[in-house]
Parts: sequence; structure tokens; C-alpha cells
Amino acid sequence: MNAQFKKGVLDMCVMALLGLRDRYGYELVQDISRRFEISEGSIYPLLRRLLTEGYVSTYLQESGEGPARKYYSLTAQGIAARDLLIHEWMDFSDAVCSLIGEITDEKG
Amino acid sequence: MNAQFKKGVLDMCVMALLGLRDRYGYELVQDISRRFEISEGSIYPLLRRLLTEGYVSTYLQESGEGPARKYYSLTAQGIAARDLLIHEWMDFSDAVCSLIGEITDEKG
DNA sequence: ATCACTATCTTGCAATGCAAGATACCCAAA
DNA sequence: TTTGGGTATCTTGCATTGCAAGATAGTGAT
Repeated sequence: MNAQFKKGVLDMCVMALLGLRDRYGYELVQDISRRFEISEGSIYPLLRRLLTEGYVSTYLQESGEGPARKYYSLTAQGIAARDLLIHEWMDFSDAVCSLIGEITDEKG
Repeated sequence: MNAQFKKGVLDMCVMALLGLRDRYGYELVQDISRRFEISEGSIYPLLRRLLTEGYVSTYLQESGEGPARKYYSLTAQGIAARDLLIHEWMDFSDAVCSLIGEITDEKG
């Protein structure tokens, strides 16, 4: 899997998942890993960025089976950023897919 | 337009376009600009990388209306790299779109 | 001469995924 | 007791790559 593809998209995926319900970092890694490869070293710094930018807020919660979990919750700003990112992604993805499509059409 | 989205995808787009016919740098900028924003400062270093990696070969050709054009041609290695990239992109893109799709389903 | 269009190239910055490693809690098995 | 595995968080530093900015240069029209 080309790591470069994920640039910028991970933010969007995390914010999309947080839009459904609050999640903690380790949980996000597992949720996204079901779709494509991802590592913890990507998620934790990313969550810190989202926090700094005011897109998420956090709270701690005991778990009973390990250390406390730090849950992340989308803020209003985060929702706006998420929606913008999703819109941009769809436009971009469509443009790329149509380019690729034309090429493979002409190939045969 | 989120510049991060383009990481890795530009390589693929350039190689896809070169798969149809040889093109020169400036031409590639214009071809891709029809789909999404792109700058010359991205394309020329990218083409140099593709050359270093053996994915393209080049030749000069007079144009009559400006300086000589440096045409780029996909090598066999380049074709293989292109096909792999396209395959990976489609898998990744599908995964991301399905994740986004589920979110927007539950939202609306 | 001056401007616009065409065309190429380089430098250096910014963003970000990730490998690697550290820390720490809980539980079960040896 | 201690060893190991699963859960959970965090940091450092590297590699990749898009792009702004600027340099260079040919052609043709004003």
C-alpha cells in the first residue's frame, strides 16, 4: 500500500468516524485497519494536531481492562472541517478516477 | 484543494497520461490542470524522479514556437509501476469511499 | 525594447505517514 | 514470582513529495 495515498485522507477518515460517535485512539487504529493498513504512529500525532486546531475535544474514561482511554469528540469546527474535506476528496477522487478510466478505456 | 490528497497520485496520473502517448512537461501540467490544480514546481521534480527510477526515458524535440520540448516516454518498468499504482489506488479509493459512504448514510 | 507565451530547471519549505521505542495497566500461565 | 500478551498512550526523527518562488531562455507581436 502506497503510504503517500493516505496523506490528508487519514484526517478525513478519523473525523468521519468521530462524526458517528466518540472513539479513542487505539479504537480508531482498529476501525481504520479494517479498511486499509494504518499504524499507531500515524494516529496519535494526527489526533494531537486535530486537538491543537480545535477540531476535537477529549476526555478520559476508565476501561477496566487496561489503562484509561482518551476519547475524542468532534467539535462544531471539526464537523465543518470534515464536511469540507469530504467534499474536496469526492471532487478530487472523481477527477482522478475519470482520468484513469479514460486511460484504461483506450488501452483496451 | 487539499495539496496532501495529491501525494503519490500525481505520479500515477503522469504515468497514466504517458501510457497513451509521449508528452512533455509543460503539456502534462496543462493536461492535468484540466482535472485539478497543479503547478510546474510539482511536475518537473516528479519527472526527474521517474527518470532516476527508470520509469521514463526522454528525448528533445524542436517546437518552432519556443524552446525545445523534452518529451517523456514510459519504459516497460514504468508500465509495470503504473499498473501497480492504479491497482493500489482503486483499492484505496474504494475503501475510503465506502467509509465515507457509510458515514453519510447514517448522517442523512 | 518590451511584453506575453511557451518551456525548463532549482532551492528550500511545509505537511504528514510511519518505524521504532518508551511507558504503563490488567490478567493468565509458568 | 515473573514472564508474556493484549490493551492503551506518547515521542522522536526520518522519508516523501507538492509547491511557491525565482532563474533561464526561445519566439513573436506591439
